[in-house]
Amino acid sequence: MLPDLNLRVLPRTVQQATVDKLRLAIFSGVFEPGSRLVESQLCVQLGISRPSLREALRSLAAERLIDIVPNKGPFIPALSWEQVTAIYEARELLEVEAVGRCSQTISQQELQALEKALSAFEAAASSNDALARVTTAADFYSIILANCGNPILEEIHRGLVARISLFRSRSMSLKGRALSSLAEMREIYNSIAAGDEKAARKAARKHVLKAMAAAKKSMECGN
Amino acid sequence: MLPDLNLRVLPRTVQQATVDKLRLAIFSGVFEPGSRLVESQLCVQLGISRPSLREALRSLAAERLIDIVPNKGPFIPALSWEQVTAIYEARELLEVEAVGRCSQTISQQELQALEKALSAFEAAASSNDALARVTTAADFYSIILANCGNPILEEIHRGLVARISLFRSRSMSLKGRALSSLAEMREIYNSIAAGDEKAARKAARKHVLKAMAAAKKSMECGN
DNA sequence: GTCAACCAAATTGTCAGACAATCTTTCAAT
DNA sequence: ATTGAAAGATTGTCTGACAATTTGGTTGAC
Repeated sequence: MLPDLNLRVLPRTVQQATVDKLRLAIFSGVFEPGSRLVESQLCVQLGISRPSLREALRSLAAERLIDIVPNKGPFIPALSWEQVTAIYEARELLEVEAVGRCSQTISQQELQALEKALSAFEAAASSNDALARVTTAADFYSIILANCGNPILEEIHRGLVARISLFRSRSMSLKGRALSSLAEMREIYNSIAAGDEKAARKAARKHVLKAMAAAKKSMECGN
Repeated sequence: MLPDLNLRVLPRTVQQATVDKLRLAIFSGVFEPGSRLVESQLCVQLGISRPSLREALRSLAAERLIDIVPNKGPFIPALSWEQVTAIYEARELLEVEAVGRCSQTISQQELQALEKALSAFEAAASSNDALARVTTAADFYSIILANCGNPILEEIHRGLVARISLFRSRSMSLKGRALSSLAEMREIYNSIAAGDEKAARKAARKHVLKAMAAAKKSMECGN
């Protein structure tokens, strides 16, 4: 009998779990941009000790998900529009490249997974679940980046998208943006499925630029 | 009288100083790739406490300059050639874009600084100082990346170059590579000075590809 | 009433020490 | 030689402490 079979390869430490929790909290907008994170409060809320928390915070700071100012402590960065633009531009550069490569190298099996992810986003786009829209869209990109043949591009892209997650969820809530996004993603998918690299790159570029425009719009209105 | 005027904006903490020290040590090849870093030893060597050290290590791990395996601890990653290739490819993508942008936006003053950096590398290329070659070359790129109009590209590029610093210094010690590199960099500089974006991108791509080839060569020989 | 200086509370930076969990190595037994 | 177990080393985590710095409010002078 195997009462407690555990195939977990890497044991999860408290600090890792904390990083994941905090990252998710930041994604979800639990913390107001610009607001300070008080160590002692977080310790209690997370049920961990201050050293463990501080280690987790250093990780997040290195990921640029939080800023730490000496003697003032960590806080959620309030990105300026210029910074957001710079991130979107970098994302464009990476994503266009990844989509282009992906169109040439993706396997049939992964292509089916991509189609499935597109369907999932389609369902979410029609719903009112803002979180589902963002996560299903993220799954779609994730498959593309995982099949571009370069794990570094994937890694960097994930980091960039993480930093603008709030803008993405806000802009995705913009009226009509989800459906527009769906059309653009379908275009990307079709180009990849057809193995048309040039069209795929073009579609990817268009998609990011439109996403950036939507983010700008949502930023001007909401704030 | 102002006996102790201090214009330092951000106070340096032990943690920050430790990250910088360790980063530099990793750059310099003080630690063998694949070797483990023992916390208690580093504490003594650096003269700091274990919590402070661990915070610094978490930062470095997030930068991917070290790996931390749960219950085994931190160690210097031994990059495979595939990983190095992936990093060089990502570097190519970013650097070509940055050089292209830079050629269109750089100011006269910064252009002079770039020329000066090129001269510095020229001097280093003829010398036997391997470290000087790497640092002066890094200064050259640094100016380009700082003037590409997108701080995110700069940030990502710095991170990538840091991860392959050992390969760069090794390949830069290859016979003839420094002079070849100088020629390529001069071509980049001339294209930027001429404001010729297309030529600048082409030269930048060529340079990275040659650097990658040199890195591969040095990897096969030396190891 | 406004502004400055100053004091007190809150928060961070850093350290020391401790202990359990886990990994590594050594050594003995089969 | 392979296996197994015990001993040592190392990491993961917590508690507690204290100095340095920031923050906020109070007091006092003008």
